[in-house]
Amino acid sequence: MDRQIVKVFRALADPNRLRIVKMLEQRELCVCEVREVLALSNSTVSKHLSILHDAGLVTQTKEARWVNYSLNVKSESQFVRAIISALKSSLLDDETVLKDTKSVDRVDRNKICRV
Amino acid sequence: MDRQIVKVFRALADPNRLRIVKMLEQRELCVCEVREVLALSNSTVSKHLSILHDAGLVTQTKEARWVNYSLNVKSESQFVRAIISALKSSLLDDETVLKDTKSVDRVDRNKICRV
DNA sequence: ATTACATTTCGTCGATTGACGAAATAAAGG
DNA sequence: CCTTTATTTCGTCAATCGACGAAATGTAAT
Repeated sequence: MDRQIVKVFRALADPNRLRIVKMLEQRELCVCEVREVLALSNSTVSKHLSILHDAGLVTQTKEARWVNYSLNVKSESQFVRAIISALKSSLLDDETVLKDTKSVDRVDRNKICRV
Repeated sequence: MDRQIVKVFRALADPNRLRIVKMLEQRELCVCEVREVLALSNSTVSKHLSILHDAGLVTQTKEARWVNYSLNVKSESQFVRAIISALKSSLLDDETVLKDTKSVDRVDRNKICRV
C-alpha cells in the first residue's frame, strides 16, 4: 500500500493541520506566525508542519532566522495537487478559517517571534 | 472547523479503508465480501464501512440478507466528489490494490457468507 | 567568538484508534 | 412462528497520536 497517499490523508486528518493548510493558501508563514494564529506551542506547531512537509503538502525554505513554509502547489504528485485544489474551494465560509484568515493578515514575525 | 471534511480525511487515513474505497471503485460489495478480501473480522469491516459511510464516502442499501456498500460518486458534496475522483486516478499500480482487484473479481457472496 | 533567536527533538501524558471475539440486532427464509 | 444468516454493537487491548515543557540544535547577528 502506497504510504505517501496514506501520509497525505493522515496529515490532513487533524483540524489544526487543516487550518495550517488553509492559512498557507494565503501566504508563506514561519513557525512562530503559525503559533500565534493557532495559539499552540512552538513545538506542537513545528511537529504539525513537519508532518505536512513529510506528506509532501508543504515546502520549507530558510530565510535568515526563519524557516518559511509554503503550500506545495507545484508538487510533482498529481494526487497532492488534486487534494490541494479540492481544499482550495472548500471551507470558504468556515468560521474558524475566516477568523484565521484575518489573523494571517495581521500577524508579523518582526513583532512576535521569540517567546 | 467543518467536521465533515475532517471526517473524510480521517476515514481515508487508514490503509484498510483506502483499500475498501479502491475495491468499491470496481463494484458494490457486502460486508462479508470485503471481509474475505481484506482478511479481517466481520466486526472490523463493519466498523470501517460505518466510518466511510459516516464520512459520506459510501452509500448503503439493503438487498435481502445483505447490506450493499457503494462508492458515493454522486455525493451532494463537491469536496467528496473531488476526493473520490483524485483517488480514482491514484494507486493504479499499487501492488496491494492490484491484488485486491483480482480478489474482488473472484469473491462471491453466495459461496462465502457466514463464517 | 559569543550571544540571541528560531526551530527542532525528546520525553511524558491522556485521548483516540484499529484489531479482535462475544453479544445483540435485524430480517430473510422456510 | 421459528431458524438461519448477515450485520452491527459492545467491551477490551495495544498502538498511535496531539498536546505540552524542557533540552538540544542550527545559525544569524553582534
